Parts: sequence; structure tokens; C-alpha cells
Amino acid sequence: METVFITPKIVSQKCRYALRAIFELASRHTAEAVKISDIASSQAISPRFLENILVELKQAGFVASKRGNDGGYILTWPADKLTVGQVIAFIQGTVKYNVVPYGIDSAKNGDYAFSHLWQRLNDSISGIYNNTTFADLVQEEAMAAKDYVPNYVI
Amino acid sequence: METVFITPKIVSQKCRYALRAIFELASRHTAEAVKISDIASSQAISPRFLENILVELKQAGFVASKRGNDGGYILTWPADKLTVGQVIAFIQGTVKYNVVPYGIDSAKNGDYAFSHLWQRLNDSISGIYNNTTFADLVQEEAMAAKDYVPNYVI
DNA sequence: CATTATTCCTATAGATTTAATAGGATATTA
DNA sequence: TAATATCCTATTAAATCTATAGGAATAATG
Repeated sequence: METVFITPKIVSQKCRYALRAIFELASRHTAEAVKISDIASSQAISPRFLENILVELKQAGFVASKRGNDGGYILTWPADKLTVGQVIAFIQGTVKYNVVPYGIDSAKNGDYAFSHLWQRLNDSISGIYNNTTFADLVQEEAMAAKDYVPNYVI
Repeated sequence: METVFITPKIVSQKCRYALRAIFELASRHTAEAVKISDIASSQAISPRFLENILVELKQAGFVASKRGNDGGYILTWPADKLTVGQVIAFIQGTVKYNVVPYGIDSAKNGDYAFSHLWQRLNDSISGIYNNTTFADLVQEEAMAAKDYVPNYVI
């Protein structure tokens, strides 16, 4: 039940909230806008903090908003086309790294070996991020929560 | 030459210094103790900062030290038995995570799907960390720097 | 048109983490 | 005993992260 993670905080709290918010929108297969307060309460996020996050997600084009009485947020992407990697990269940003090419004397002892290690690590993480869509997550959650009924043909 | 990493600071500066210090010890195939100042200059690390790091690495048992005039540090592990994962876990610490088991209604919508995602991510990262030894890194660096001559049998 | 409910924008505060420095104690060798 | 190096503890400066807050803009409703 308890797993030890070798990598603390690979994804920030803010980023996890962003993912949860989009997940929440994706899991409600409705055309109606969902209010911040609804997302906040069902995902246990501070409403005021979530507000800022949603504004950012809107500026990135992941969600659209409607103001006023029946306001709220909707997902602008099809859930099976939006990956967690896109959201994570937007919220946490990316880092540019110099990868030392093979066959060249590197400046410091270890530059090549370590840059290659970090690159392999990055490729592995990116592979997971970019191949996980919100549709995947929603489907997985539905199956786990047992409210998934497979399409048997009788 | 420049690669974009989706995960900023997956390994802290301090941790990278620790890895570099051990790499430096591993790459010098000598029984003599290596001084902090030597490691610091060849790896471009602040000597005073490195000092603290090496004391920690000693307490973890990765290195041993000798004080006084001919003092310095030596590696206590065989380089092909020590992985980067062991060092990273010690320096950065680990995080315990609740993994929601399959088939149970989770407390919040998404708990299962996300905990599974984080677990896959952790497994992937751990796989790389725990299968990369310092001997691997030293060999890779030697090949890249072109001072590696393969053992051709003529 | 006023009211109400909602998102939007900007600023800021508090806490934590990280990176680095510093002083002096301790040990080893010559 | 002098010189050189590691050892231990404390501290600081900067950056980052999390969260809160005030008030502006917008939309629906009666």
C-alpha cells in the first residue's frame, strides 16, 4: 500500500492540482461549464489557489471559461488528444541541457557519461508523460472504481 | 546539442555534485586518497560545499577518509556494485506514497489513476538509477573521450 | 438597470528548500 | 610542534513553492 519513491517532488503540488483539475473536467462528459468551487471541492484543492491555476491553463489554451452566473470551465481539447506531458511542461516549464556528443573530449571528466544518463532519464520520463492522455486516466479510474461495465455483445 | 528536459531539477545540484565526486574517485583507479581540493577543481565544485557533501557520503559508507597531510577520500565500494540510485536516494531522500489498490472506490475522483501514473513513473526512473553503476559511467566516459582502446585480438 | 455570481488579474506574504560559506575542532604526518 | 587535511555545526542569502487577498471585468437574472 505504501510505495517508496526515489524521486521526491518530481511534480509540484501546483502541477498535480492542474492535472487533477483537467482530469475532473475530462471525467465529466458534459458540455456544461464546471465551476471552480465544484472542481475545488471534489478534488480537495484550495479554491483560491485553483483559480490562479485555471487562469493559467486557460491562457495555455487547454481550457475555456465562461463568466457570470452560469460560468465555469470546459475542456477545449479532446481528452484522448491531451497528454499529461503537455500540462506538466506548461506548468513546470522545461530546462535546456547541453548534451555532450559522443567522440569529443569533454570539458570535465564525466561530462559525457552524465549528460547521457540525464538524457536517458529524460527520454524515459517523457515517454510516460507523452503517452498518457486524460482519456486514459479517466478510463483507468472508471475501471478501478468498478463503475465500468464492459461492452459485452450478447 | 541542446536537449529540452521536461523535468526541471529532477536531481538537485548538491546531488549532482555528490555523483560527480564519487565518479571522480571511481575514475581514478588508485589506492591513494584523493583530496577534496583535487576533486573540487577537476569537477568545478566549491571546495567548501563539497566538503560537507563528502562528510555525508562518508557517513553513508560510500567513501572512507583519511585525515592529515596525506589525507583525502577513497571509494569503499567496488565501482561496479555502487549505483547512482543508491547515492541519489541517500542525498535527496525518498518519499512515501499511498498507492490506491485496484478495485476499490477511491476517496477522490482520480486517486487510482494518478497513483498508478506516479508509480509507473517511479518504476521507470528507479529502473535507470538502479541499473547504472559508477563503473558503467567511467567506462562510458572513457569511450567517449577516445582514450578507450578496445581489446582486439589480432 | 441593479443585483448577484462568477471568472480575471496582480500583488504579496509566509514557509520551505537549496546552495554556499564560515569558524573552529580534530586527526595525521613529518 | 608545525603544517595540512578532514570534521562538525551554524548561519546566511537567494530562490522557489504554496497559498491568500483585493478588487476589476463579465454575464445572467428579475
